[in-house]
Amino acid sequence: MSKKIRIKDIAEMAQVSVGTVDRVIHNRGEVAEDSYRKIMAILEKTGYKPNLLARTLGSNKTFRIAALMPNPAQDEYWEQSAEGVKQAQDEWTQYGVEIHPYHFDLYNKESFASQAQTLLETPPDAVLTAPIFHQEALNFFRTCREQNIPFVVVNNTIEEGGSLSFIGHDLNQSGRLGAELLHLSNPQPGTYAILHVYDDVHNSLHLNEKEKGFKEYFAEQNGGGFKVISRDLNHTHEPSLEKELNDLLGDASLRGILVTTSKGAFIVSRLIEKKGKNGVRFVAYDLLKENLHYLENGIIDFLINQNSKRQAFIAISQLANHLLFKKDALPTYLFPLEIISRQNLKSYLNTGH
Amino acid sequence: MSKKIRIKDIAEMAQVSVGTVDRVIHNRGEVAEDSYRKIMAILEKTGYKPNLLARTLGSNKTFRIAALMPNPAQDEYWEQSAEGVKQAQDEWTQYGVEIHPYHFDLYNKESFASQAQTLLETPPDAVLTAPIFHQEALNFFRTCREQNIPFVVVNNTIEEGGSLSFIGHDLNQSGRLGAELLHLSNPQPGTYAILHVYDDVHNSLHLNEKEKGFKEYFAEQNGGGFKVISRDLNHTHEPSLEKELNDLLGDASLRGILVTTSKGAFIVSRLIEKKGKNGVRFVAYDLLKENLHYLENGIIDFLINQNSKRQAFIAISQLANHLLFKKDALPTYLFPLEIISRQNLKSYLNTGH
DNA sequence: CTGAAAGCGCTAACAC
DNA sequence: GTGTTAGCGCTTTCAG
Repeated sequence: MSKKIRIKDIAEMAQVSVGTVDRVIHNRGEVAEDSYRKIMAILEKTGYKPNLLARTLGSNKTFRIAALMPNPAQDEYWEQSAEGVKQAQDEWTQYGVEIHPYHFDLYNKESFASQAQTLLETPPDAVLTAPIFHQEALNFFRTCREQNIPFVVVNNTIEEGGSLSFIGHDLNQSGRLGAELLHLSNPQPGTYAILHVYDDVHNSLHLNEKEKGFKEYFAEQNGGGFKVISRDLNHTHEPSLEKELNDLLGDASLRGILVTTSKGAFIVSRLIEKKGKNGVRFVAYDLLKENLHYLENGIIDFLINQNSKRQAFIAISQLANHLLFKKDALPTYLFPLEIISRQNLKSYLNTGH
Repeated sequence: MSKKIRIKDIAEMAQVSVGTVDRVIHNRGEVAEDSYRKIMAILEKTGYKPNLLARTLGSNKTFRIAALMPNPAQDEYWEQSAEGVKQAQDEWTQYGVEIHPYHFDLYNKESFASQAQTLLETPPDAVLTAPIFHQEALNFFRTCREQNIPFVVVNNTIEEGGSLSFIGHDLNQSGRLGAELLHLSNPQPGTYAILHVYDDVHNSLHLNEKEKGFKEYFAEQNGGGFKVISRDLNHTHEPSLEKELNDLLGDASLRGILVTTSKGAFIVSRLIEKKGKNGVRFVAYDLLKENLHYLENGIIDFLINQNSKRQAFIAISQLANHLLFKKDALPTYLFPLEIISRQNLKSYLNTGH
């Protein structure tokens, strides 16, 4: 195990000065082909690792990261996300990283665009965002690329990349998992439903992936006898929504329901509570207060945790590592699909850590 | 927000030198009552926070952490744990933290004691261990306390503490979770079994907790009709073991089995594979190769992941933070109880992160 | 008791 | 192209 080896050591070995070594380490050019090779070789052989403390202390820089995220006041999911940003802030300020949050209205594309605009006026060194609005995100990313501002995205991908990294879940797999949980806990042939309950504005791409996974799972079960239905519902049309759900829950062949949106989970939970829970299994997403309540009292059987808090935290950390230490982020950072039940719930909560 | 304020600033304000300020910050004494007060006041008022980077860089110390753990070659679980130690090493060597592994024989108390002994000969600055052997661990901890060596434990607690931190799981809850998974996926009244398959040597305390949780869960299910049985089996007595298991699996009222040890999981898996899987549910622990195989082919229904790798990693990190940055560790750091199924397995594997 | 000064490992500006 | 050097903020030694 090579003991702490310093730039100075490398320099001596290569018979050059620390300045030169530093130049090749940072690819700053201005180095003779000859010395370059020599130094590189030694770097390799010795397995040199820079002392990051000294590095950040020495380069007395401070970095700005802008976080363009939905208004946390509008939605608990995004509130948790904001906590992740804050947590990252605590962790990274000591290294000279500033984090500047910009909030947009979750139901208003224009607000995304305008916040993106103002954010760019004092250009940050890097950007984190949740690209909820497709077209607007695309525009934003284009400018970022033009201005050479690295960015990472959380929550959902956008095909046309350019992002340093995507942090989130394999949504297809997520849909499969939902299917499996319903199926394993209620394996008789019958009907399994996947429900998307929207607001007026929504990004369906996100949810389509889950639906595909859900259907694939059942298609793959041999034996068959599984009917899969999917419903897209707009929760602003209260009456028709309620009717549709009542019909669904009334179906005697119904075995399980997966609801992909938090609004939807609340509505379906309340309905089931009113009608009384029968054998139908119910799986939903995320550790939101209302979901926890319905998990605890048995209305919801399992939750799949998407951990928006940690997504945000990791995203910032990737950016910080990129800026400070030139560590490059993984292009896609997929989270484990966490299954939450009544019995392991506590172990996921009260985590000071 | 007070901008970064340095020792030098404090010194100027107090009309003294940085040396004096440093002395009061570290309570090193040798400071006139007068200056002391003055400096303290300024420290308070300005809310001075030291730059930890500079701190650890400046005090050019190097710390030794000893990791007294089971021999990784004996067991895949502990192999993963060792990887966690190695990972922590990569992370912390750059900060001047050395990690020295000491391996003991998983089936031999004396080897624990003797390794503990040799470890103490070059006293480390801190210690990590898995207190598998009760009495021996107690002795070891006593010496650590006497010599003022902070230590953290993973895997299982030992009542009489003194440890900086315990990193692991709530074992009672873990047993409950096992029960729940069996129950939810096979809810008819009937028999549920919890099995401990030991080697000659074992620490039953550890598993007792799980068993208690398992039983409590079913006791709390209203409706009742659940019979819970538990078996302690010694896998060195092959024939009697096989007979006992066959009897168990032959019981038509059997609904589910939870096996608490890895050896046990393998044995039961093979047996079920031979007899053919019927409706009986089977839950085991940890992402070990053989378990993964049986999960994938449907013999095992769920795994509960104890993540020994991460336990070790976190443990070292707590120690390092304690030594380097004087951050104090949480007295108990409980991990989430991760449920692994066929559909979310992949999302827990191939994690470069 | 106190101040001055030499590091810690790395960066970056500036000569040559 | 390359070497030198002055920091970064803090610790620690050593005169006085």
